[in-house]
Amino acid sequence: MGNADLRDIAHIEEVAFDDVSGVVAVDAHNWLYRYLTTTVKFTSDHRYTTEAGEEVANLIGIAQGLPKFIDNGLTPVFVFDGGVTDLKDDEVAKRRAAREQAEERRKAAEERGDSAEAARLEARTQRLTDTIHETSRKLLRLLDVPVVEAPAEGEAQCAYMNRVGDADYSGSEDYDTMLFGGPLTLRQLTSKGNPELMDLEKTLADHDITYEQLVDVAMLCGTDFNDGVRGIGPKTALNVVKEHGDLFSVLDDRGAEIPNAERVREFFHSPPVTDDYAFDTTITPDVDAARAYVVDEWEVDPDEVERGFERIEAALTQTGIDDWT
DNA sequence: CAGTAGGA
DNA sequence: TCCTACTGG
Repeated sequence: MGNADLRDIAHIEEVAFDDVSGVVAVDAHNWLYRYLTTTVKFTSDHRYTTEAGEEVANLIGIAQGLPKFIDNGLTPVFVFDGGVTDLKDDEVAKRRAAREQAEERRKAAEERGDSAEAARLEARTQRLTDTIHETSRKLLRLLDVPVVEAPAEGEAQCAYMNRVGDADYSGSEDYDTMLFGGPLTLRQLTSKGNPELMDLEKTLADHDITYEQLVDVAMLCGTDFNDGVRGIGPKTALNVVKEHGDLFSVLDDRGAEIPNAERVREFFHSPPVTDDYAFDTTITPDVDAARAYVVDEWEVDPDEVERGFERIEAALTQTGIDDWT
């Protein structure tokens, strides 16, 4: 499950914020999920939910996370997922099962009075509800941050926008943007410290393989859309793909099989994406309206978001964030 | 997802 | 080198 194996293969280097600028097509799901699972953390109090139990950690995440982009001269464009692919059914089922198991353990911990353990497991039960998506879009709109709706996978759309030059980078912690052909991916945009830059061309050059071969290597290790071949990790996958040329020759050679291999491969090569988007990179946020929305309408503790709003206001309202495109 | 520990 | 399992974020 997952394709963390790619870290061993990907060309990733730490960069300074000074070295990057321009438009980042942010995988909204990935970005929000990170705030949902880390912001909630070890707190068991009600800071991140309303009286009615509605999740608002996403609003806090946006208020706290946006300054990281704009303070560093990056214009975020949030790309939301469209429908899920049926190729991903297995993965979705696995995640649901994991979530349900975590929820059961959480309940058990709560019943035995272990609130620390219960709070810790809470993060694993998080998922992005419709409300979270709606309120995130609304807040982003008030802050004049561009939003793009992907027809399918958000990461595929990010990669596409990066490829055609409408974005200078994809922004995601996952490796899928590179498998979808995204040239440059910025990582660690949510956490402290320097971001990481993942470079498709350099990755290919490092191993002397083609983009198509990279996808084949990933598929042998396992991706979100297919289980890998047992006994094959990143090293072996790289070796055998180079030896045999491509995925199907490797599978033939080993008498192995990957269900839907053609479809999965084709999905990476040319996923559903859209040209139907337009955005202005000059951001002029209505911070007062955003503040009212978050604090008044959603009863978020002002202390959680005020600093973020102030930073956004300071950075943008006088001049706007003019990038030089 | 990242890191790691233990086993094949 | 891989796999599984688990923790921490």
